[in-house]
Amino acid sequence: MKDHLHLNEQLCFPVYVFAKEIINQYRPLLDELELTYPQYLVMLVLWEQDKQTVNQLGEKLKLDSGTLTPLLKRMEQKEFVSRVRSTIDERSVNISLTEKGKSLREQAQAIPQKMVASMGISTEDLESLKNIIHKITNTRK
Amino acid sequence: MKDHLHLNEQLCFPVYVFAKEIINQYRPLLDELELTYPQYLVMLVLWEQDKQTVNQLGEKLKLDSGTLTPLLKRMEQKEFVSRVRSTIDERSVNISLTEKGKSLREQAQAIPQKMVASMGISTEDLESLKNIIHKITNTRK
DNA sequence: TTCATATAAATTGCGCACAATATAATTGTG
DNA sequence: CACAATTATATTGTGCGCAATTTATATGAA
Repeated sequence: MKDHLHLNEQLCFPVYVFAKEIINQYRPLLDELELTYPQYLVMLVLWEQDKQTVNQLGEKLKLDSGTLTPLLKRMEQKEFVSRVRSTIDERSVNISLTEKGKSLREQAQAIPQKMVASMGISTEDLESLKNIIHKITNTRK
Repeated sequence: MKDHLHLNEQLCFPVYVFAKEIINQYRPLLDELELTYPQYLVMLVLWEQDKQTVNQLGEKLKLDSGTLTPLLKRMEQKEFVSRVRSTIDERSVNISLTEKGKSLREQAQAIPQKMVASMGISTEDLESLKNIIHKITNTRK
């Protein structure tokens, strides 16, 4: 009667390690922009649509206010975003890009290609991984 | 000329979210054993082979002493492991299972199946995901 | 209108994760 | 043997990530 309590049998461990590796691959690229990986994700979301509430960011990035509030304060200090409480609904805080935040986008252009290159994953593997994770995470909801 | 700075185009974001989801799925199961996910990984490694140095654990789990030292101290406080400096090489610290740590293995037996069940992933998807991540992370070294 | 309920952020507290540095023991080379 | 270089762990500091709680505002039903 075999059990399954072995590290290398786990699905979860490889995913956990892979996720950390990705973030570590990003680090040198993002250091140049003075961004961390989660901060970079916030920028991606804001570059697509400026001015969003903390709540909207949190839903898209799957992060709660306990993570976002201090993170966004750090981004405000670095002058990438502004945090302004909404006048319409004073419970909400609007996060908007500053000019510095908008212009950072140009510097970030090169990142996706650099990442693909530095990870050394073939385009096919990358596609199939993307597909399967997409399938799994969406089937589940 | 299209750029690639869009959240949903990224490979990395789905992997990052999926890894977090996995850990969150583990949480209620591991709470019962008074373990966090990284601590559970340490237990898996020690259940396979008792008495390992911090270094050996770190290599298997891809974690450094800055992470492991405090984590292992917490596990020591909960009396799952002992930390004893090696007499042969006094730079090393041997991490061994206590009786409580050994017996915890029985309580953990049910976890892998519960996880597979609660994640709602088909066995095939699970296998192919495991394979592709394995392929990617091993090709790369 | 009033008051319970819901919602949005912020706060607190804990545990990683990792870079950088420090400390101490060991090893290798002349 | 001496001593520089290496190795193993610990420490410090910063930044998530999340549970639990708090504070403030808004909403909805009686």
